[in-house]
Amino acid sequence: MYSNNTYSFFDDVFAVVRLIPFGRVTSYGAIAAYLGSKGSSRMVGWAMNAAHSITPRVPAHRVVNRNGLLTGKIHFSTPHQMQELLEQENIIVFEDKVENFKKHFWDPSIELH
DNA sequence: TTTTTGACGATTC
DNA sequence: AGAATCGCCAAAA
Repeated sequence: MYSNNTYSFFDDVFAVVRLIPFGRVTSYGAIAAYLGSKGSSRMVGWAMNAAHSITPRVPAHRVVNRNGLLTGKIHFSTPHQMQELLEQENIIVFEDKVENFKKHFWDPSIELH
């Protein structure tokens, strides 16, 4: 995903996150693995930190850790906004954890080519 | 250029 | 079982 020499890993991350369907979630590690660098899951999280200030908007609330835990909630405008956004997509969150995580899980390396 | 940083994940204690 | 530690690596300082 590049058009000039300003290519960055973040751009790939943003592109993938935008492909996450409504009502589905994925994990940092799954995105990193899909992008070919499995060990860069932390970078995916960091990309989300920068995702606030870019357009088109990135549905960062659909990315949780591999246990379905909303570890990134503190980085939203309010700590519970992430949960609210997920609940708007019919995803149940209990104690910062996505219920039925496996059912909502969207794996880019499976769903995408 | 070198060092620090982490919205992770796996391993070890 | 739960907490601490280790490996990972691109971007920012």
